[in-house]
Amino acid sequence: MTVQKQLNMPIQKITKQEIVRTALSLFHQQGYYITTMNDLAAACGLKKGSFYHYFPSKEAIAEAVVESLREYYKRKIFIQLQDSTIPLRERMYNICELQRAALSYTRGGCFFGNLVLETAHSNPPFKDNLKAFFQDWQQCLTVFFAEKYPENQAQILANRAIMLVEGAAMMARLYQDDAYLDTAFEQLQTYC
Amino acid sequence: MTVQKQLNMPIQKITKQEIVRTALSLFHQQGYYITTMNDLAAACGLKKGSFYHYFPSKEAIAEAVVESLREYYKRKIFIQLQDSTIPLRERMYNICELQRAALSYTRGGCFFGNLVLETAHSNPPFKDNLKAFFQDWQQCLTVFFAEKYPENQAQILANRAIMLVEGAAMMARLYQDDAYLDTAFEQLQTYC
Amino acid sequence: MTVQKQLNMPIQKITKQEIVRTALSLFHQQGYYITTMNDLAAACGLKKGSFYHYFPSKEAIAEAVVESLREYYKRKIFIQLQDSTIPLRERMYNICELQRAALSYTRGGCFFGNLVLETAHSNPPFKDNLKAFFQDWQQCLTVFFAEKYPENQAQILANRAIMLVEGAAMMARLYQDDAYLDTAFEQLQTYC
Amino acid sequence: MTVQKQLNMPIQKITKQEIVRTALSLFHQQGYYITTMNDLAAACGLKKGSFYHYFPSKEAIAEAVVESLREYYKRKIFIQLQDSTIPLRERMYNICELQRAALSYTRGGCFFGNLVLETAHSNPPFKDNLKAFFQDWQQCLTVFFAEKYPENQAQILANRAIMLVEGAAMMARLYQDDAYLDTAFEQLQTYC
DNA sequence: AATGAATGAGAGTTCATTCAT
DNA sequence: TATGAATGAACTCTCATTCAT
Repeated sequence: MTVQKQLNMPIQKITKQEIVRTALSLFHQQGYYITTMNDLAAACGLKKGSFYHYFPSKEAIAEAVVESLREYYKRKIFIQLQDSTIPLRERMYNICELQRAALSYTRGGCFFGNLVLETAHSNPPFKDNLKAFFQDWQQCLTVFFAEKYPENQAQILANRAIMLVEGAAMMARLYQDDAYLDTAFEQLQTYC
Repeated sequence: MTVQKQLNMPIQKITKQEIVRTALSLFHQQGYYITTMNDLAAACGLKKGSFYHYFPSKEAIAEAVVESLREYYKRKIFIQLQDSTIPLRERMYNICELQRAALSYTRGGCFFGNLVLETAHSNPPFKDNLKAFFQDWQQCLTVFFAEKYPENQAQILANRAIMLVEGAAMMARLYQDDAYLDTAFEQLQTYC
Repeated sequence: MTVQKQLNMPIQKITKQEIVRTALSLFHQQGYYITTMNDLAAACGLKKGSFYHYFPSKEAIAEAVVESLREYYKRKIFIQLQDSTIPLRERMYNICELQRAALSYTRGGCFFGNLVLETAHSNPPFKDNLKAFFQDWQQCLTVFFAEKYPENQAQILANRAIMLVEGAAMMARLYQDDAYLDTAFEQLQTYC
Repeated sequence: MTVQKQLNMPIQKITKQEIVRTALSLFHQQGYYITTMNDLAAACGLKKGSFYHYFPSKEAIAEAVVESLREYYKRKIFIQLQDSTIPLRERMYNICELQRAALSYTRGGCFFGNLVLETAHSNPPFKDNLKAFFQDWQQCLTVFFAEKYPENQAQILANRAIMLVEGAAMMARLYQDDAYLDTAFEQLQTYC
């Protein structure tokens, strides 16, 4: 302990990264509005007042969460759609597996879709990133389908896939039954 | 004196029906949580306190709204799917037209879908009616598709159609662009 | 019906007397503040608005109730204490029996005592009648005890009796156990 | 700097203890229902919203008040009844003096008795503590009287004493006259 | 006489946010 | 950095009362 103090180790209890992860989990499961700053702080082992040292507002933390998850999808998931070393069908299968897990009703369905419908009435600063997420998704799918279909057809399929999955996540959440997701992803795989 | 009465009449009491209609409009456009009892009352030309003369709680008015709209869809829209005097494709076309108007982003997308995602974390008294709406929809579509496809295939198509439309309504709302709905409904018509 | 109309029969659904009786029952069991005008009206088979045709305010109905019950006690109960055709002990016994029934915790304890403590902070129009009730009681008991004790002693005993009974009604209500009343009334009977 | 600190100190945070004391005073004088959260907050120099920083609900603050006062009576007042180094009569006299001051109508009579009658219709979380207070009182008095009387007689006297005092506090409050308390406590002292 | 409609004032409670320490 | 304290605005809901019909 003396040593620690001498080295002036910040004893950083928690990082922004960790907060973002925790907040994502809460927003995902409970929803954005229902989750209070107190909930967020407590889940991070902080008091409400301390939380504002990391993020200046609820919107700001949501912004960070959205951006972080968007980046994650872009770099870790959607990118796999373009890995041409893997056969089309297999790529699609992998993606579907990953998304099925992420969209399960136990997790809270689709974080982005939920947020879209929760905040559609307003114009939060994270709205652009929300849109961008779906664009990322759409573009990656389009490129993917373009390997097999003509461009305009690929685009249509991409959009259709997204709508189907979002609708499925909604139904899964309503009925607390992931079978809707299964159906949707099965259908997706017939596209390639 | 008859004239006088006519002139004095404008005491124009508001009816529960009218309140339900007004509340539907507000909930649809703004969302359930964001809409306050004050908003509802004001939109009905009432003061907050007066509103409780008609409905004992926010949940109660939402319940009435959900039930009312569900009944409307059941009796006026979904039922058309079973009118065998009209050709399949035409029936589907009519339904799509009706729903396209109802789900337009300017109206607020899909009232039921929005409510599903807004209240998924809780267990409001109208949840059963929410589920029931989607079951109505699914059943009517299944019966409809069963005219052309085997039963199990009809069911799959019905589910797929619902997910597609819900996803489309979400995208339309996010991008404020009803083209997503168009795409979805076009696709639907290829099913028959 | 035509005849009725001709005779202009008021078809008096309910009388002030009956309302007072009903209100007494509600105030007694639930308390004054907790009982709403709506409760009172409903218990009388009226709507809130109609209730104001009989009594202009909550305080007014409470006033009528207090006055009515005070009169009742004075004329029907306390007066018996002075009926010199009956032996002292027997008179006291009779009174105790009557009061025991009236103060039972199932009825709500002592209506007057409850109201005293509920409204002590304010100065409702029925306060004088509240005081007067206890004075009635005290005076009748004094006269009664004066048959056996000197005047000053009789007064002390009267006061003591009242306090004892009021304390007993309170305890009976708290513990939902009328044994406290039994003890008090037993003690009272040793006074004569 | 020490001085500076002293000078800067007057941010004088209020403590839960102080709030409990303030709330006791308000509840005692005005009654539980009539006292609003706003009243309580203002009396503590706080805004309504700030009050919830200390206590999560009105019932919770009442609970704390009841518990605190119960403890006070138990440890500081009733316990004196068992101090056998002091003669019986003197002990009783001391207690009576203490209670007389606490139950004065200017203070609001008996806090516990008032609360009993105000909340008899409901089942607040502090009800058990309310009962417990009277049990404490009854037990201490029983042990006290048992020094002079047989057990069963001691118990009867204890109960009688409590009822008498509660009734006296009620009368004192109604008539705004502490003479009722005097009479009651005088009588108590004849018991030993 | 009866009522449905309306209201204003205010209750308890929640919560994002600010800030001195 | 961490926090407890404080706040203001808003929320849902209650209720005694008024009044036109």
